Amino acid sequence: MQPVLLWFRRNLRLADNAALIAAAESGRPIIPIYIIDKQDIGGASRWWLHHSLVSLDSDLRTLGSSLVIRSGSPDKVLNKLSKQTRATTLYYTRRYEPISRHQEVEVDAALSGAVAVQVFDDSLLHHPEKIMTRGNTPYRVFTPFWKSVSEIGDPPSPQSVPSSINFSHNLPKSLRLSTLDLLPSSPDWSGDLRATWAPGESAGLNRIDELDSTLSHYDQERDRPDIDGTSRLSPHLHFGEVSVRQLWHAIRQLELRSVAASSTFLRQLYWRDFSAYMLFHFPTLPDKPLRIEFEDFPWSENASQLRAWQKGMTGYPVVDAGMRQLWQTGWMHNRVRMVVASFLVKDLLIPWQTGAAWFLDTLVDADLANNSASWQWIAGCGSDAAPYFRIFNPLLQGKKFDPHGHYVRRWVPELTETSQSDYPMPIVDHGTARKRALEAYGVIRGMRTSKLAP
DNA sequence: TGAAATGTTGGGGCG
DNA sequence: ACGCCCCAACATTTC
Repeated sequence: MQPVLLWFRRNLRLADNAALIAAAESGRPIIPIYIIDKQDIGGASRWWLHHSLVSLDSDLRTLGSSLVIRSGSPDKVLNKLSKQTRATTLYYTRRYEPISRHQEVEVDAALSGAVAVQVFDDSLLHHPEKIMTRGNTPYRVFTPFWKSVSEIGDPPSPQSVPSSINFSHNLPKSLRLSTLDLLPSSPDWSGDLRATWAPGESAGLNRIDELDSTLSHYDQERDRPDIDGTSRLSPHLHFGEVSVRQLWHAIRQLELRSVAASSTFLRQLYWRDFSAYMLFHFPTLPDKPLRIEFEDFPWSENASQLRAWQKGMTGYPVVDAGMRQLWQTGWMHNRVRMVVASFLVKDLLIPWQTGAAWFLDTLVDADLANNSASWQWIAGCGSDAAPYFRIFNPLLQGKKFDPHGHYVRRWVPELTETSQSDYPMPIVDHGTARKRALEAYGVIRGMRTSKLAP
């Protein structure tokens, strides 16, 4: 019997996987594939991806199969594989980034005619094209977007791994994972990542199981970087090791048991959908400010200050703690992400795109949509952004959200020493930096002849 | 999901 | 007792 191709993309899981379910229902032998192309993903994400692929491969092996890994552009790879295996059908899950959408057009074109292509929407609560205003334009503001999607009703219940899957026993040869060079070598900087994270589906599902204890204190603790009070699900969600529907329904169960803060947490899931939605409808989101007057913002690039920010040597403890946590563990607490981003964009007047690029390179949960939307939010240039004049005071933020200084001292150990001679003086004075930022904003304020980019 | 600047109020010290 | 000032505490406005 002729096989079918199951192309894993950012849905590196077996449970609640629409493409896998459909392929299994076809009854034909399945060939599971992952394609690595020259996509520009950051170092920390590459580390995670490696281990996520190891995990998926191992889960497939318990079912008597394994992952076929190829490298190259997906249209060429899939075309070749389909001829080689005489596959009848390709199953895959849609992605929503501009480059991915372009790839999908190429894949569909390369295979059309010879192979049936079955595409699934499987990584968001709602497909971006389905949510539009009355005027049939995309929403630009979260709250009306949220209101609109809330009226649609519950997302479908998650499905378990199909009880019977007919995997192909005649798999084409796979590249060895190690040849993809996803892991850092010389030097291997991934020690702290290994100590912090467990990539893969089963570890992600465990985190969902632990949500109960997280959410019962979430309202009080989610803004406290000194407390492990967040779900830490972001990388698992990003790589699709867990599905957003599994998470949504897990939260719903907690809501029914009136676990406090489940609605607060659920709202965050809709922010994720909204970011993907914005990127879908505004593909320039990663590069261009949505408020076009920010094209004329008088940024002040400064290589040595940028380096100080990246390395956690600004002289502001909370900023430096966050940047070092990021560098060492591939993750930063969300409250601190806002503080360090505000510091880069407002205290240093360095363009938000520069900060976004650093985050994409260093975060294990680096996500083009969330990252771009969030940087535009903090920079004040997004369509539903914090006003520019909201400038975080890094000292006050530390006092409020790290009251005992535990977080700061964990990541900036020099501060525990009595002399503190190794710790740098502040590279800018926040008071004067704040005034300078407001003056810079004054240059573009009032330039809004047309408020938003088309 | 900010914080500084400015305004208002009211208690207490003191002549 | 009274008016005046000071200033902390809180509220509002502004960036």
